[in-house]
Amino acid sequence: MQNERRLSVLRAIVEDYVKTEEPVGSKALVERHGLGVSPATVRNDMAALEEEGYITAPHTSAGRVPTDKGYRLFVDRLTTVKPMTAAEKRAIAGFLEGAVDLDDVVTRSTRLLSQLTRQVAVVQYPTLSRSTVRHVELVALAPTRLLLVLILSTGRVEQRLLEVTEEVSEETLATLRAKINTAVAGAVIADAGEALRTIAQPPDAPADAPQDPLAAAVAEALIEAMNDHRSDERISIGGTSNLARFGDNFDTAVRPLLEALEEHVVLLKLMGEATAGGLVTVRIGAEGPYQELSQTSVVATGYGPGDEALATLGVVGPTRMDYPGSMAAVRAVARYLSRILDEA
Amino acid sequence: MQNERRLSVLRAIVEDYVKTEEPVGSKALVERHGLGVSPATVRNDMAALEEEGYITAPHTSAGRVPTDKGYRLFVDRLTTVKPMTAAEKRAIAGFLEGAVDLDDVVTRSTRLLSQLTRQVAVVQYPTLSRSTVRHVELVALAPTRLLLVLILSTGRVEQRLLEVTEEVSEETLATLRAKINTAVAGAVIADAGEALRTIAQPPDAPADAPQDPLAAAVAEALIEAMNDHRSDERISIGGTSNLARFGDNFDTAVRPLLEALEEHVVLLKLMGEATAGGLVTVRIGAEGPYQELSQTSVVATGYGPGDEALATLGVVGPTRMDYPGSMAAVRAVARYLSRILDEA
DNA sequence: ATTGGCACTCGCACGGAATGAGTGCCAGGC
DNA sequence: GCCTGGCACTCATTCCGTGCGAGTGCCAAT
Repeated sequence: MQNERRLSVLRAIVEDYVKTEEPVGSKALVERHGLGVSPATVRNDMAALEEEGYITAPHTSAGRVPTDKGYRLFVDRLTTVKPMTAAEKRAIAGFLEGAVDLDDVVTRSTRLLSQLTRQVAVVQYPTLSRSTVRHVELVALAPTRLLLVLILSTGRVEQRLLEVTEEVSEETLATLRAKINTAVAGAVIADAGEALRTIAQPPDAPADAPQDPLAAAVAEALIEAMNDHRSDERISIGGTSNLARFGDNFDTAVRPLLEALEEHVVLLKLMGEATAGGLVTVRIGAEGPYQELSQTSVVATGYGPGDEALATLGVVGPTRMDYPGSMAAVRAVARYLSRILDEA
Repeated sequence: MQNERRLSVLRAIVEDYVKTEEPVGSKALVERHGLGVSPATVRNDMAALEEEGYITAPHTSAGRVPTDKGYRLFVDRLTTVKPMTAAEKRAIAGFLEGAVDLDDVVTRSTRLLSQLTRQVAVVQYPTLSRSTVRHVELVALAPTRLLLVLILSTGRVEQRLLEVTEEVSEETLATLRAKINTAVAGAVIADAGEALRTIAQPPDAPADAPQDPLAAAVAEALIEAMNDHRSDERISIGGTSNLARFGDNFDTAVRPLLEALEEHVVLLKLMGEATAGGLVTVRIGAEGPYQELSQTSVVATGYGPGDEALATLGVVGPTRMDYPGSMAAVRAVARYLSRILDEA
């Protein structure tokens, strides 16, 4: 790929095809885009592009259509990510402003993203693995029945009921509560587990010292709550009606996608690792591990408070999609979402 | 509608059409079903059925297709709800058995229902309006920061953070906690609000007595939590890939449905009032309030512990669907789900 | 390297004919 | 009175065959 103009031709093809959904021919190209050359010249370039595998012709006498490889080159080198307009920015901010809690924020983001891109939007709830413990509360609901409340930095609250064998006095509970909070408050939940075990059996005590059964049970329950929730990666999906934009091929394209959307595990894998720092990743067609999704692309990025990528968010759509627009929207929503999490 | 055989003909038409998805003619009818008459006779019956509006012919020389009215008659008078087989019952029980918490139960039910019926399944989370308060907990996270925890009979736990203006001592809190629990424990949440307000300003006190600001604030927050959640009717949706069974008409049938599925409010309205006591309601095509959903039917019922209809659950699919099968599956899942809620 | 010209290819839309499933009706039989 | 076989008729669907035109590839000229 040496020639400069050829790249312009490829870009023009992609843009036209995305807009019209129809194979684009040499003549239409020079008309619609202002490349100052004749159709014949463009034809030569197109032949070369086809040779190199960036575009393909569905049949002999039809226009050209970008291949996955063509889209790839397009997003890698040919897009100038257009920033959102001021109006759009205001709309985004306003839309997210009214949210009352974390769930609401995520729901609103999903809806927003699907409306901006007119694609299927997927937003993962902030994972807890990176979040920190804000507070742990122990409450005796009954003499042998404890309620554990775990409050995390993301604003999420987890609770567990714990039955214990022996009655627990209010003082014991208060002491334990204080100990636990001293140990884990502010800790990343991955580390909190270790700290909790230490409480049940302090390292400075002799190794054969009897461990405190209450503390051990509470620690176990808390650790379990943290782990459980770490793997419980909830996601929010919206805009499925935009699947109509896939065109006709329901069985080959839409149905596998609908199935993937229900398999949240698959979906998360598809969205990939959360990438921080405003980097938007794009997976085009068969680049992913799923054969059936060879006609779908994913545009995703990470988000989270303080530029830490706690979770991912993105859109899923046909390979023939508006990549620059989707990337811009995904990036913008991730940014605003991160900002909101910052404040909270 | 006098003739007995005509009804058999209608039933046969519905069954055949549901199976083949194609207009069914007189000849095919007598072959596939054992009605011991000639095609000509059937034709006469069909003419009569068409006259009365139970079936219709898409065009002159094609077979007949049931109308909404035909389906209605079919479900009202012609179906014998076939009970689930023992194997199916075991599968259902096994599938739901493994659930760990309420969310999991609902999720599993959704998946189960969509697999049983091969339709889109919708399960509403148990509404709280009928549920009772099991326990209220007040925790001082900081001197002026309270955590309210509301535990309901459904096993759902709601929490609210409350900032107060004045520092609260542990004793004050304990007293208030005791008072609140005495007042509301076991109460239906609809009544709990009244009881809470009474605490803030006892009726036996002079009307102009200063009310307790702390109690008032807590009461307000709790009431808000209850109300909030009463209207926050979460639902779980599964099996959207079964929408493929709608056939080709994506834009006229599938898309409106996808949109409805995202509008949870619409969806809940569609499912209708929770009907208790094992009654399954069926809404066929345009019988509902939504023009766009004239090609979809809803089979739903209520469920909840102790035969109280706390929430609804059902399937949504094309008017041409297997009503007896769907009704049986919906009823069975609702029954098992209720039983599980009973135990909890 | 670019361009105009030109022959060529094929998918697709259009039109007419053949096909056949299915109907409506009638006259005769149980 | 109801059922049945027969028969003419209808009309959506399928299948060709044709013409059209968008679009290509190549070549010779600039």
